Amino acid sequence: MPNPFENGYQPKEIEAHWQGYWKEHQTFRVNENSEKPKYYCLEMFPYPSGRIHMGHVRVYAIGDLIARFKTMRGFALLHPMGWDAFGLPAENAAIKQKVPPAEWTLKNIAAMRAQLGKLGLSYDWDREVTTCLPDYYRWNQWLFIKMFERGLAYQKEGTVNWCPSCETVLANEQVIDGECWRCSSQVVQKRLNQWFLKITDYAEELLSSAETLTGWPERVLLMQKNWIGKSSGLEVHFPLDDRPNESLTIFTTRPDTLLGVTFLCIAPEHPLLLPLIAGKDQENAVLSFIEKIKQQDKTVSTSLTVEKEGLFTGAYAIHPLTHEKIPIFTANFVLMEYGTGIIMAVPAHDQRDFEFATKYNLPIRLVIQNKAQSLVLPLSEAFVESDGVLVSSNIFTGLDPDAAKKAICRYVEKEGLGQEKIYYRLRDWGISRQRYWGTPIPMIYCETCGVVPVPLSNLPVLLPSDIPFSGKGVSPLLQSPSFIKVDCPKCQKPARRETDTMDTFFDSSWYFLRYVSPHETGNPFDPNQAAKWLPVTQYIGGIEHAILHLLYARFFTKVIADLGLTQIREPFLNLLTQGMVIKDNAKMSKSKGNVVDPDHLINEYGADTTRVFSLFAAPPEKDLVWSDEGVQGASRFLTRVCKMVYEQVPPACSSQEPVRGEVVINASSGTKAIYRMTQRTIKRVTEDTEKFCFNTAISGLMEFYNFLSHEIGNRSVEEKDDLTYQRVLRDAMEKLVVLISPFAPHLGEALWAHLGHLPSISQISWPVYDPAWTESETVEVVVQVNGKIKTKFIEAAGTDEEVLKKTALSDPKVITAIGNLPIKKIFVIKSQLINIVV
RNA sequence: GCCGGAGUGGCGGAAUAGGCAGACGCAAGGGACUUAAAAUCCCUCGCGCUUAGGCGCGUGCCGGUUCGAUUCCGGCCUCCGGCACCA
Repeated sequence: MPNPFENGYQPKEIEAHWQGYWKEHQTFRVNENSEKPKYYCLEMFPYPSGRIHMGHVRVYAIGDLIARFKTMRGFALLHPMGWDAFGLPAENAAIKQKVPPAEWTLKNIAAMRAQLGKLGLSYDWDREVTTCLPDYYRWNQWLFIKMFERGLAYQKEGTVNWCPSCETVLANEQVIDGECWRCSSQVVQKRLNQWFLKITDYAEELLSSAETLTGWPERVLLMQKNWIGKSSGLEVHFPLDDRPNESLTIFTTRPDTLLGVTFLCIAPEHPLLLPLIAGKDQENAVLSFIEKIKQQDKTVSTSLTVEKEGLFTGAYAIHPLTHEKIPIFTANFVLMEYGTGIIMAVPAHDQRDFEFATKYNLPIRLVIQNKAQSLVLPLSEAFVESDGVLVSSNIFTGLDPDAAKKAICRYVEKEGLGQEKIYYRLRDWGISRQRYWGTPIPMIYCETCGVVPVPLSNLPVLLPSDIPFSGKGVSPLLQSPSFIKVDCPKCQKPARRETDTMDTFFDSSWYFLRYVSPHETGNPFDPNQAAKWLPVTQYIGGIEHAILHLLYARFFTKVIADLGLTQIREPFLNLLTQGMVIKDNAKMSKSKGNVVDPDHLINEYGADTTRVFSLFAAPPEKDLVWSDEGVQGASRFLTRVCKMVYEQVPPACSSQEPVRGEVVINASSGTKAIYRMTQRTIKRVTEDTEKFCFNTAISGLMEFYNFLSHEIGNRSVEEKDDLTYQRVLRDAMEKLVVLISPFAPHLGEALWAHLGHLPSISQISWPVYDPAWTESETVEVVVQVNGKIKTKFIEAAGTDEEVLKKTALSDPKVITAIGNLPIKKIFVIKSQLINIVV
């Protein structure tokens, strides 16, 4: 075992030694038979890009601290690691470097596993999960077929987001400001036949059960809530004027404005538009308008800044309440994908309708008057608020809008003119990708039998390796005849395989379940083990997954529960979203050229220093500003602790009795102070770490070190001979080492061994403090006159209020400040402050 | 536009059931040790004035509640994030 301070603090040697020890002794292997309460600590698994970056260091340092802390606090830990190993970069590498994606990926995994090893992370590597291996992705296929059987996976032709650079489809969640989330290319719209997962079936539950996620950051829940976008309203049928048996159905969230309708608008791509214009004078004009809108880029045409335009269709509808003739328009601002694709336009009370009506000179009818009764036509903008009173609204006149909503809904439903309805903004999740390096979608197209799933017993559908990677043209799997050709499982006639692969977010939507039994062969996971470990107690990852991964994982968890494999309906009990690593005012990234290489840091300062710095520099959920000097500060701290424990630790005492309050009760005040400080530090570090305030926990450790170092420095030789002092000081140092160990685990082990204990420090119990000794013996009392500080004095803790008052009033500075003004009142805050009001 | 979050020294950040603003660290300045440098150790460190005892100001801005406000309330400003023609 290396001597931790023979030649100064030598992190390299210490760390290599203890990493070897942990590996050899399987220190972090999950104990399946433990009676302790379970704790599942999970960090989002990385994409194996080849090298770890500071963002990885940060998230894994946080996760590892929590795992080690919770282990010492008496929990049985599941703390696994794996690889989100499918994805486009592997394919790009194949095109550029002519390396097969599998080879490239597995090489990267090996390199990154070694890097994580050098950080000393406490994973059970026996549970490693790699999504690109058949023993994992076969269960993607299995889950897909189960979803297909339940109608949760279905095919539809539709307009999809297409990234021309990645040459693949993107989910709505993967389009950021009209750009590809991965490569920032402009996304275009394309019509394709695609596989979708029916996440919308779970919209309501995703919304309502989010309320139970009290361990999640509020803002993540809010983002998901907005993304799901529930709105309740009313559908109303408007019969056509020339075909009274047919009608157009609109959706509105403002039924109170139903009497203010002056026209209807239908989306240009709506299938009902063509029969509407057939044979009308306007037919040709409308057709060319439809063509024009089709040509437009969707992300541009749906932007708010585009001017509203539209056209009269020549057709009229009949208002179901007033029986007036209402002209029907088609307009670019009406979305086909939301609601019924047809809206009722109320220009007086909707800004978009107002702009349209103003532009085309359409009538505006005021049906809600504001509180001040000050609205008069013509309006300068729509009155959209919901406080006021209904006017010109037939039998509903005089009601306030809220009451009117209810009354009109009731009336419409009773008369059979429509029904109340809820719509969601959330769309189904398109998972087809025209790429190679992903899970093959296990479907077969047969001319006789149609779309047939691969029988479960034939899984996995393996990715073929006879693919030329040109980087051009069609889906790579189309170029593998051996893959495409298959016999129909039903009729045995020649058929053709689906050549699209799955979105890699499919892989990561359930990997946390695979960890509970990663070698299971009969099921995606062992339901008994899942029942034992799930839900994940603490999940840690970046805020960038607030919607994408976290929503998909919640959806999968509900589907898997409905398949009867688990009882849980939410996967992650507590969520910590850590901030980014920033340097020179920008997120660290290769493209910005501001990266700090973790390998270099570990070589230069050691893993412990790197970890302590990243935990100390900022609270976990905030961005961390990189500072080279800050790393040196962390290094200095660990060096000092190492030096002190190595050089100053008193010899072990023969007494077996642990150091408790009774031991120090008659000791010198200095010895008592050390004991008090030890108790106080245990309390502080425990509480701060529980609250995930790692930066202040480390501050507490630093203060403890500073205190001990001064104590030792100020002690005379005779005092150092005192046996109680030695016992208490040794106990303090032992506690310091134990408390520091989850933050700087290698140093913890080294010093623990130096103190004469057997490894591993990671397996010992977290210290408990004595509450009677966490408070200081004396307190400093602040004296204010009229809220301004005049003086301070030291008093024994718990001194009587009257005594405090007397002491304060007899202070010369206070007497001067009061002068001969009469005292009105004296506020005394126990053991803290006295405020004399004159 | 709508919905969130945040504004504290030169910097990262502490402190809020209302009670000493700036813990801890970094940087900076001074000193000790050293032939010298690095490392290490000690001291100073919000701003302004000062007769060296103090005095005034200070947590984005303006107001309010209070003996007392970084903390609570009202109104603004700025920055960051999410959504965005969702009817």
